Amino acid sequence: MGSLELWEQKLKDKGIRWTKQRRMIIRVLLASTRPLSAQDIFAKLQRDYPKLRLSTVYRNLNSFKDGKIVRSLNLTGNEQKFELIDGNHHHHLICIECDDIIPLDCPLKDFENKLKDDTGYTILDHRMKIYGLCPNCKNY
Amino acid sequence: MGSLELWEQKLKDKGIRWTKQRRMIIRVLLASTRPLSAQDIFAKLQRDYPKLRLSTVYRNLNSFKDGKIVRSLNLTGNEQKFELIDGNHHHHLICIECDDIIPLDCPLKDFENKLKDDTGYTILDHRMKIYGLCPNCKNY
DNA sequence: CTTAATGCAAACGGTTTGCAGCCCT
DNA sequence: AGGGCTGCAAACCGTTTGCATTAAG
Repeated sequence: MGSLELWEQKLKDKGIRWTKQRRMIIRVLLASTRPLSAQDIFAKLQRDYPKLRLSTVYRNLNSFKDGKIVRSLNLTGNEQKFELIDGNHHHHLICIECDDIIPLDCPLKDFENKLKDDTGYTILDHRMKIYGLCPNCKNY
Repeated sequence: MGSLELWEQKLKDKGIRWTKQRRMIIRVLLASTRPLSAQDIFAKLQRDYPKLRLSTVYRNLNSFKDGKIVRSLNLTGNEQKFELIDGNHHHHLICIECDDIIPLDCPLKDFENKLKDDTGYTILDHRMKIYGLCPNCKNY
């Protein structure tokens, strides 16, 4: 069973219908090594399917978010970027010149435990972004 | 020398003029224990100075950002929040129910050093946000 | 067949911009 | 006095919404 079918099942399990548009969006996210904006996804699909609307992309990404199928991130600028939730918790290292993005393992488990004790908060989630210059961009 | 004068000097040192509007904005930021949106700042000032425009607030916050006087954060929703840069590097713990915000010490120095070695990146900055439920909100 | 999802157009909210006049330095 | 800063209005851009139609289950 290919991984597209895996995601189809995940959606169906949550009662989210498996439409052509949703299949296309998942396919684009699967094919990408980095988080994508709604506009990125729309741009990639528009040529093959001109009737697709940006609002459909947004609506679906939001359904996916509600169903914990994707997660949204504010990496650069004001726009949200989306990535599939594959169970592998990680963060991002972003080159501020070329926008390259490297996924990073999470170093925060111990910190979160300590935080829970110190503050009395129930810790639910966190986001971390590291900004820098990649080896290419720093040499010029 | 009160701390408002301190910020006045910082701005003047960078060639940013010390106008009435800027003084008001800095004052509001100084008085707040948590990051504020442009709209928050605007709302607090509008009553005393009805001629103030939201665009002026934005323009100034952006000048301040360029001059490394303030930093902007995406803590909740789509809007940016701003805080003065007082040299004390920290992060935020945010209650997703009541929007309470607690500043946190940064646990990432060692991680950044390791990252530099592992990836070849020059590390410039980072952002971390922890989401949870504060002691009040979790009991209901 | 029923109801959720889509296409389409229009609105929305945060943020930016162009321009004439104002006021820091 | 000169050039940056402001008030004001309008544009901009990412995102959401209302509604009639289409398609998934």
